[in-house]
Amino acid sequence: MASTSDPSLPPDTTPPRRGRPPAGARDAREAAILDAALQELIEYGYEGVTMLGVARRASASKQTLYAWFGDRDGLFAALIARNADASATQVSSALESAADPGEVLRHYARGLLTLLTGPASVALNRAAMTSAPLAARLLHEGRHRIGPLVERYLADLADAGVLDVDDPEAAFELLYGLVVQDTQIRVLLGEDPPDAADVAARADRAVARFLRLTAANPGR
Amino acid sequence: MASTSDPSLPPDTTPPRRGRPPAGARDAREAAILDAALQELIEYGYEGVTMLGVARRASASKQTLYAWFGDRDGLFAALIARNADASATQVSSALESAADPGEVLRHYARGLLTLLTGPASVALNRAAMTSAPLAARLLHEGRHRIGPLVERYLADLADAGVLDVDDPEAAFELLYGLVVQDTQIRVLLGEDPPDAADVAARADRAVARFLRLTAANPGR
DNA sequence: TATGATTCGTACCAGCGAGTACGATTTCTG
DNA sequence: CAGAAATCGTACTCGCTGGTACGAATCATA
Repeated sequence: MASTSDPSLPPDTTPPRRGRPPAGARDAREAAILDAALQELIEYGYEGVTMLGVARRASASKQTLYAWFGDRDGLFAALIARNADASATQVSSALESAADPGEVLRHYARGLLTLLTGPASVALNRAAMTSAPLAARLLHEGRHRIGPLVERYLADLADAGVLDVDDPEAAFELLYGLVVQDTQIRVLLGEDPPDAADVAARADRAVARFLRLTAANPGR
Repeated sequence: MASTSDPSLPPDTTPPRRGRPPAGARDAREAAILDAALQELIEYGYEGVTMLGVARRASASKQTLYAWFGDRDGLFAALIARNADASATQVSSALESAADPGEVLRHYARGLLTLLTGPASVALNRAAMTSAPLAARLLHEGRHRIGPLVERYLADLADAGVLDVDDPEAAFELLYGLVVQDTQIRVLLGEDPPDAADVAARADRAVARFLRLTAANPGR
């Protein structure tokens, strides 16, 4: 997540990079710029992010930003796309474990809470709140892509007779509500995010409740 | 909630009000300015609200805005305070009914969902996401003032033996999660708010689940 | 080695909005 | 009725940011 040089290191005396860069460095350079943009976003918020600020933090030039990302919105779009990819792969891997469903769900719930209260997600969601196109992107590449993954998992559990769930989408929303409660909105509004222990406790409690509400228990 | 003149009326030919206003009009005038500010906020978002725009919509002068509210932040602070007051009184009245607890909770839950997905709350929450001082105010005058009201109600139900609740705050958060789920965040990100029937259905289902998880049922 | 491609840094322009100043107008108060 | 008070509308300053232009520097390539 860090993107700038460690301040404890001796001050960077290298003169600014100039001229055509070595071949093959484009991807790393682009990632560095997105890192810089995310960091600026975390520190200053959507409206506080300036193209000049991002360029400076990445030791790039404004013109490169415009050449690569088109304009300011393009930069944020790229940022959202990258983070959505990371989130989706994380959730997928969490759900692909073959462990006991309760364990899988607890793992997923902890990951969800950690993700949603993490600085990147918080900054991006805050930004999206003030920009309709960004919000659409975030919803499209985030929730609307990750939700179905979980819904399919829950539907599979229902097919296997573990859960008594007829509407996977509703079940996903129930699980979400039990896990997240008002934590996300409070963190978005500036409260401190829960620590790891808190996250684990909340997640485990939520999953227990979820199972209590949806478990197929014919023998009771 | 409306604040400007009905566009179906004949065009307003009255010349702009000038000079010292009649005595005692201050309160209504201030409310009109806050209405205008809220409307601008709903239409254009936090960064899109300009002092000139608010002044024009309220047929006031920028200087009056500055004289009464100090600066831009002061205007928003006043807006938050007024809306928080309205919300608090609404919740209080909902909880003070002497009806069956389930009925009271359903009523409260419907009101909560309607409130949180309404244009005023959505606009204010979005604004708060991009301004830490605003967020602190919203949290302080909103959630941190309304939450305890509900918690006390739940604690009373526990004392009366209706609910099996040892931590009223946790119980409030559970109820909140069951009711709101991901509805608020989705509306904040631009999805259409649920209609009245949807709100009622979600609220009722949530309360049923809440009671199932917390009802004191010694005879089962 | 010579030419072209790519990038950095700086300078520049245009637009916008917060906040201020001021004259004109109306109402209040003595 | 006369002066004070409050308000409106307009005009102005000032700083900031998105976006563009251009020379200088460096690397790739033939």
